[in-house]
Amino acid sequence: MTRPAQQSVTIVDVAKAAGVSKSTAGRALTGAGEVSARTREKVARVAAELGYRPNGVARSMITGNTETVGVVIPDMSNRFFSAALQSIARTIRQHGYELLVSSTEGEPTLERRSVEVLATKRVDGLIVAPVGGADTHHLRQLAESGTALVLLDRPAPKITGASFVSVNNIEASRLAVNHLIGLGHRHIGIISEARYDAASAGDAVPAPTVDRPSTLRLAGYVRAMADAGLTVRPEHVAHSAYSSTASYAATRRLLQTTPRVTAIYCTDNVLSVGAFAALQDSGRRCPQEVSLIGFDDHEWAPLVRPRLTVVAQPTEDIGVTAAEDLLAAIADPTREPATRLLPARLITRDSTASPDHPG
Amino acid sequence: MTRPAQQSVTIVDVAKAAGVSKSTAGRALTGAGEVSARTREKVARVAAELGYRPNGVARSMITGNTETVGVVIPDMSNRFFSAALQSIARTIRQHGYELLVSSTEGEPTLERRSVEVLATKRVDGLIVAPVGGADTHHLRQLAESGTALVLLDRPAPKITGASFVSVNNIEASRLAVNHLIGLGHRHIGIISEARYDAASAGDAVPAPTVDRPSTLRLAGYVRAMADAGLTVRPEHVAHSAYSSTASYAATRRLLQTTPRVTAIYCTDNVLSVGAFAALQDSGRRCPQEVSLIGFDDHEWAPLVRPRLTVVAQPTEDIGVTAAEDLLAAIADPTREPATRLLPARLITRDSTASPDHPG
DNA sequence: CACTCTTCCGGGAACGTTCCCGGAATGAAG
DNA sequence: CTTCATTCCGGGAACGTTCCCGGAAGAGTG
Repeated sequence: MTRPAQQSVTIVDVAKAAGVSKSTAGRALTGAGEVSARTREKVARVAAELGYRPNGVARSMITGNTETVGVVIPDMSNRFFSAALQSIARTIRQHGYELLVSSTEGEPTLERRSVEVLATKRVDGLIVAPVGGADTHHLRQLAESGTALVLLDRPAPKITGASFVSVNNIEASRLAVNHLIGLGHRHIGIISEARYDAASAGDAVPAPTVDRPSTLRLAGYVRAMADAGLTVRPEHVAHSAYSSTASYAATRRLLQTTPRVTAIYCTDNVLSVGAFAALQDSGRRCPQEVSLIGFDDHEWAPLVRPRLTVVAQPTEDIGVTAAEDLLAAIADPTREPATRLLPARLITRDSTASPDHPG
Repeated sequence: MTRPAQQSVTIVDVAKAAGVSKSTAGRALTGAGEVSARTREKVARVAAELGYRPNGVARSMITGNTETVGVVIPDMSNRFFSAALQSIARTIRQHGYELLVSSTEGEPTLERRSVEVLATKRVDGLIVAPVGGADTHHLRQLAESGTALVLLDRPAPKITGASFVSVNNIEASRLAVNHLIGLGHRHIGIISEARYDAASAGDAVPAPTVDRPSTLRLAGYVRAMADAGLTVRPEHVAHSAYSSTASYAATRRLLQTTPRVTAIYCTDNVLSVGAFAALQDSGRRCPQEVSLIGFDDHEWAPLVRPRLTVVAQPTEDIGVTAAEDLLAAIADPTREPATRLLPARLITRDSTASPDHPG
């Protein structure tokens, strides 16, 4: 069974069948312009009979916009990004836009390609969560070409024309660390994707708009510790690659090599999985011996024992804010780009307690 | 600071600057056709200098295809769909396609709108996970219009021109139930989004291509019970709306009203969250008193205690298969639509055990 | 009846690209 | 020197829609 010839019916077919010109048919169908009620409904009827569907490509050709927004993210199976994507989709749909999404799997090469391709597809605006690469030429070029651009989660250096939406990572870390300090912890470990450079860590904390989330979260930890008069020991920051298995190994290592650590702050949602499992397997009781605080709220956080305390990003808000900012930039190209740092919130459960807690 | 005039540079600008005709410039840039090496590189250099970016809309206008596939799903923050989406994206990207995705939030109205909009945007093919609505007119019309169409996860009745990719839900349930029966369970409850119609449940199991996953999973449960000579009691099937809180309530109710149930089969990933929490809060020990088997593997399944036994869909495979089938249908419109039912697999952990298990 | 104003409609350009086709220039072969 | 094939290039149509503009028909006013 073969499909019928897909000779699609155009507006001139409709016009011909309705006995009018294509201009009149166009006016009748779009609703704009002056058409008599009679011909309008006649054209509408004929169009329905023929199964006419307007060609959006041709429309975009002449109107100059595609009613489409591009989104470029590293991984859409990641909980944070998929949730953000969902709220972006909902927001822009309410304004009549569609979503062209591209996943870069963390590859700078793929990111360049994606941005390039979406730009040639003439999206009206672009939301990008750039992978931490030094080369941001493609983004700068895009912004300069006049395409509306919003950076999500991760800033990119030297991009002037773009807004930036993210959680306030410094404050998020402060929230987590102060919570632990308030419980009486002094030796607080951290699982981080960023590397700790002891030399430059003291006061030379990088400006918050040019660094990756992991770096900022580590910096926030360092600051909060310093503000409380606690010294940050290099052996307390455990570096981990971006996977739960790497995080598992890093956490096990931290627990073994630095047994005086009574609390661990895990700075990412995928790392939290490995960290929790590692603490479970270590034989150290949580929270009596070691407290754990994770990053981002998970559906499983209240399911595990002990229930996991976390510092959570306002994921929905981040998506909505990014989408709204982009829509505003599309509507008004002269609009000044904005930087929106949204507050994190602490969700206290059972995995954090005082270090001398009896049980 | 206002953006520069976004007068984008076209191919005639490039041609003019290079001193050639737009035809020659076009040949030089696309690589097709005969151009001397000299002019080819001259055009390329001028294009790079001017920052020329081809207009994909205009290209689609004349080539007739957009190198874009649409995906319509109920919810992209749902783990199953986001994982499928990720593998779809990867597969089609390797063939030079982009992804236009639309989330319907389970609303039939939004689904109609999405399919309609993506069709006017002239996607080359469409992957749809239809919400269980009786009205599939928009899909049938699409398939008849010649657009390549693949149905994902949920079939739609009377759609002839579309392939269908899904897990084999009947077999998945059989896997789960047989596992429990093999452990010695006789009174097995089920948490299902589908309603149990005792009258028609006996042998009149609906054909596997016209029903929703929840219905099929319930049917598989019924069959497996019958095959083992066990009677299915209406009070053993607990209906739940599609949310973890509803599932929590349904599970609590099931445990209270039907205490002789020694095992529970939960037929969906979001329902599994509520079911696990409910069993935890019920005071009944798992697996000693009550076994639980969930649907789909979660990152938290090995994290909770007891570790959750599940029957898992091959989510990646489902996405890849759907994408590959769609690409094949795009490449060859005369291709026969196929039905691919992929096998589920059982992942045995600690939440299932013999009912008389000592502990 | 002449004139103006309103309402409605058709013709044609335009968007930026690809594709077809004919022609000019160049080289080789007679 | 002529002929022919080959290589390269330019002109123009086409895709399907929207938009601008001018004209025809009808209604109202003097």
